[in-house]
Amino acid sequence: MDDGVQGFCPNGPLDWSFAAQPATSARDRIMRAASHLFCNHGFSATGVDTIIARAETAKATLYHHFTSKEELIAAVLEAEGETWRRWFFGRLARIEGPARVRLLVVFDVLHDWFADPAFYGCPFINAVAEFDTGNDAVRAAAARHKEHLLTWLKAQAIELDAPDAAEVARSFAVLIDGAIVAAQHSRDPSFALTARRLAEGYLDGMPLGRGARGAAPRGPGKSAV
Amino acid sequence: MDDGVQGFCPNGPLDWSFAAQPATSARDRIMRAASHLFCNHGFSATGVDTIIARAETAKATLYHHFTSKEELIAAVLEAEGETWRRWFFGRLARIEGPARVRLLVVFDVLHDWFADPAFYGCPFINAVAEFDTGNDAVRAAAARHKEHLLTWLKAQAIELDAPDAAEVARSFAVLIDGAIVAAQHSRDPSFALTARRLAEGYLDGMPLGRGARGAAPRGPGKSAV
DNA sequence: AAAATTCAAGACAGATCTGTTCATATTCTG
DNA sequence: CAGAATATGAACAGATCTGTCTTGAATTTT
Repeated sequence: MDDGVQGFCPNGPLDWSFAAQPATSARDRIMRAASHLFCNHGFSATGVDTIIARAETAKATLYHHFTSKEELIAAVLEAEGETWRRWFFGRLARIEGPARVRLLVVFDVLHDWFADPAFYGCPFINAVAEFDTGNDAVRAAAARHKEHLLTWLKAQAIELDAPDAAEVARSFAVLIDGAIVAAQHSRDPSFALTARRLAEGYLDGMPLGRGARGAAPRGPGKSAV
Repeated sequence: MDDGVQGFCPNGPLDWSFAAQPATSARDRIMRAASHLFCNHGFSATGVDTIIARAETAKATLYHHFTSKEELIAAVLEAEGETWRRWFFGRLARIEGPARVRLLVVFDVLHDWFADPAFYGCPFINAVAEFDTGNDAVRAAAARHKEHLLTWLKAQAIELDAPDAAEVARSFAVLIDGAIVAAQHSRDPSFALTARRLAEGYLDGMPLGRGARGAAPRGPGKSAV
């Protein structure tokens, strides 16, 4: 039932989880252990005793650093989000092509994420799914994370000269969320490529400001049907 | 903290949850109560005491009908899936247009689902997100549910004369999952329409067997970039 | 009417949960 | 070296968890 530490590669291309960070203080060991257990076995299902056992520390130390399990959950989500975004946007920042290329490479980066054996889905999607009604802190953390994503997507859409950058960002958010969930359920990373093809078709069919791309402009409305 | 019974409309268009079924036996009351609580507050976070309190029954009765909480979870997921599919495919069966229309109406039906104040996301997505690693029964139930969906989508794609019906079904699955998650997080039903526009663009760009639709055929590969 | 099944209410066991306390040990700082 | 902050182990409290059991009442079937 218990599982060892795997997939640890400092500064490597797969460091998308906070749990893979190098250990230093007791606080960090607790954070890494909690991160791993929360993300792999659920938040409610993971007790603090299990966390301190994995972190090889004492309960008093945990409650010295965090006033409650709820606060620990919030800290873990924050750290997971920050680590993931650093990894994700770091990968994308290396792409030098135009905005269209960067927007499509998103799904190649997602593919690498999905292909990691340690992939467990998006911590924020999982947390909102678990707590759902009545945990506004978790919902707010997820909203902040998604806002980061939407801001980046919107910036690319503006660079694309898209007529409605916000709608482009929303569309890509749907594709990203859908790919994450489909890959998580099926353990099949290729859903990232399916989402990429959808994105290509979407961008091809979009009338751009300068009419740069070849496809004939099509209105987004429900024209035919 | 506790919430009453809302959204009950027998045989109405919004009966997508098993929890909205009419009460009869004690077993049904338990199922409805468990359904509501599991879906709104999480599976691990809901104790059997809370369930029997809401069902106005006794613990002995619960354990007379279900050998364990795990079995109750499985039964709830099965019932939720069946009720939802009956509702969903029932709505779609009324559409008499061609397959393209039915495929796009999917997102209008989803919109109605998302717009229900009682909407809590997809129980299977939420369950897999909560248990994630190590609960194969839940994963299998989710896989069966998704298989129903994929089978229907594939049948529509074949009727469309799509070159790769399975890939069309996968694409729509990504769009559906993405819309569900985005709507669940934002509480904004219009993500269904965003997904619908993505689907329209996808279908428009797809080369069909008989070349029925007007758009110039574009290969799905990574042509330009 | 009698018998059998179902149900309600609650006590109970044993485990596990979050969180506290306290004495001690370690480590960092001045 | 002295003092301050931090880490640790272990026991403890109180609540809650799943699951069992008993007793008696209601309901249905024979």
